[in-house]
Amino acid sequence: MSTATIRDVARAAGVSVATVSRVLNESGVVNERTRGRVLETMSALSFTPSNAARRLSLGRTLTVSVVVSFLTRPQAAERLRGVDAVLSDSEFDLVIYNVESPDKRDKYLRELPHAKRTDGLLVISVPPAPEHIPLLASGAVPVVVIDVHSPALNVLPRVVGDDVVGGGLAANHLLDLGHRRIAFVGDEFDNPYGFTSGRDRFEGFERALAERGVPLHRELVALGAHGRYEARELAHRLLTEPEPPTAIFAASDTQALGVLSAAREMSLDVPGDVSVVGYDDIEAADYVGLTTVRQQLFESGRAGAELLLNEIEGPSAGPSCVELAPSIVVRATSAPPKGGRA
Amino acid sequence: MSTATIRDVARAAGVSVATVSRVLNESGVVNERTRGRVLETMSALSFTPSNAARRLSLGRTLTVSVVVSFLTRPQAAERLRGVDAVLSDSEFDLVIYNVESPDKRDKYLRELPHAKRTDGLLVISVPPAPEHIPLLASGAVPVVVIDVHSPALNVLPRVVGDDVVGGGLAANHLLDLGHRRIAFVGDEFDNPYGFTSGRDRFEGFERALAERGVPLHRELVALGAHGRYEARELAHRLLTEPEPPTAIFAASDTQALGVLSAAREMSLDVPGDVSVVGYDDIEAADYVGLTTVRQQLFESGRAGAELLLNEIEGPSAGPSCVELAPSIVVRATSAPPKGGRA
DNA sequence: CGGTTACATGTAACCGGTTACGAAGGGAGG
DNA sequence: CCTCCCTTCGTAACCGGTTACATGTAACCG
Repeated sequence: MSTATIRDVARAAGVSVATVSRVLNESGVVNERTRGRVLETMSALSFTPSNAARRLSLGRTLTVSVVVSFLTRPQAAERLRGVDAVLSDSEFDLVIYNVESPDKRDKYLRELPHAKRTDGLLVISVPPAPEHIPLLASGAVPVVVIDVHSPALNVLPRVVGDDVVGGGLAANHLLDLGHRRIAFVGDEFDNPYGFTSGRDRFEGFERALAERGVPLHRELVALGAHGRYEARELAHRLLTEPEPPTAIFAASDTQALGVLSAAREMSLDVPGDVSVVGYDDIEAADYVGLTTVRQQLFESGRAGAELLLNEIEGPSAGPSCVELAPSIVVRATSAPPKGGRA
Repeated sequence: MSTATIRDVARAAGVSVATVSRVLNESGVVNERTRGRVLETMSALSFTPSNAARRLSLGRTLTVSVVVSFLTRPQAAERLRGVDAVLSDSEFDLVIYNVESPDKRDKYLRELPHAKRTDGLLVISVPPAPEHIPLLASGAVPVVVIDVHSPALNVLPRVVGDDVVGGGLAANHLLDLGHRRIAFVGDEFDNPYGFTSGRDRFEGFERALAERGVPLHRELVALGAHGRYEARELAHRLLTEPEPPTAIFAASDTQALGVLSAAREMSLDVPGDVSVVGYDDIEAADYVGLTTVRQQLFESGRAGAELLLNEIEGPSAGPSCVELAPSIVVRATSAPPKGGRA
């Protein structure tokens, strides 16, 4: 039956529960013959140990919780896969908490960081509100953050991509091609989640322009809500300016795809009339031949999970930080501007 | 401290553990004043109940396990979101088991369906091998399957999309446009996982052609491994035939995107020279304006999770089956063939 | 041959909740 | 004033594992 307990097995095999437990966990020494008999009995009774009991007596939950935002965004799924790759070979179960509203975020970040709830917490692309920081940093439970940029969390092990560098990569690529009028399409810098990647990418972008002595006109910076359709509107506005840009850098591939739509609608040739560079290198970027900045998504999940397992094994000396370098992937949406090198 | 137990709270509040438990679960009646005192004490001690203990004494795991294949495929992520939408408002935690190899599939399908492991099992797009069927159907644990077509599993509640109908939808759309030479690009019918959707879509496609008296030439059926690049090769072959098709139906959007690449490489106009229809309606389909057959992905996850919760509450009379109807989404990759209506 | 050692196994307490059952206290009715 | 009942609460057993410690046995020693 499904209700066989360790005591049933012990009785049927003529041994004690301790012995059964020992063969279960391969801990301690058990006589070869005894072990065989116990194993037989276990399968005869189709015995399955109760995780709940195991966890209770072990005092560990054997569980890693992942708080992740927007599960369906390709970035999130890919990071999760990296996490799974590590965890599936461990003794830990992977429990998912998908955040699609600030309410959910608050609930999870408040309830999860307790030793009795989980052995480790992985926070992916969810910037905690200030009120969550003390609990997360309290050490009640090992916490690793992925893709969260917040100085207040620098006490935690984390893995981040350098968005500033990435923004610079995009800018330099376009500058190298000879562009001098380059526009930026991105998220509003202030948003309910506190995402900072948009701002950081802009910062790297802006800084690279400045270093090369290229002015960034205010009217070429278009910010709006995240989304393809919003980006399309913004791009439309940019491209109908009296002196339109020769290139547009979008803070995400999703937005870059919106920019492409706008260009298509206006019968502008890409990259002939306008070059477009995105950020993330999601799957669709490859489909449409979008030049973009690649993040190491799978690797970020993998690294985060490994940091967390280390942390669970034994708190490390100091907080480690894995920085994953972005790289530019040149495809078909970027080329020198029509006028040639300025 | 993080180690406060229900007994600590009881002592500090001057009540018994039973009372504390009662206010925790809002079960039984507790005097208003007492409840207040207990609540205060709990927060003073920053008490968090131990899930493990709770689960053990309840005899339930408060956990739903999801076995899903290829987490990163957009279809899977979207379905998962539907599942999460239901589960996040329930008392159940969502534990994920990602299957990317037959080994993993076997491991999970063997170990998970035990009452002591989980309260419910959701199998998404993972066709079980024959050896798993008895255990899944044994009723040891409530099981619901999503997107799995196997007559042997018809004893289980399930939610499926009708791939045969969907294939017919695609065929009729192209036939209505006037196409008479229509090719098919799909997965090998035999595959290590036992996926059947490719075959079913082909069947519906073939049947619709037959009903309209349109012949399906063997040389217009191209099968290969799943993937965009493989599909591109297949399409390339089809389009270089002496008498190329005027339209291609791909068994998935991923493959349709490969077909589009091939057409682009060959400088063929879509839909001028060749129409393309996909299946799934993933996000990228919208980006590139792909005509495709839409499945109700989110809804399938939602429905599956609800079936499962019902099943957990109390085994239902008979196995229920939710069929989600596919629909055709006409975008920019399909049009009448050049020669006009045949 | 008594004693030490190593190995194999058993006993029972413990993890932290839930809950059946029973008891105490207070008010109402006779 | 005594019963009876209802509300509120406490006691203790139980869920099913793990493990510290005790016990038993056989081999080996001088």
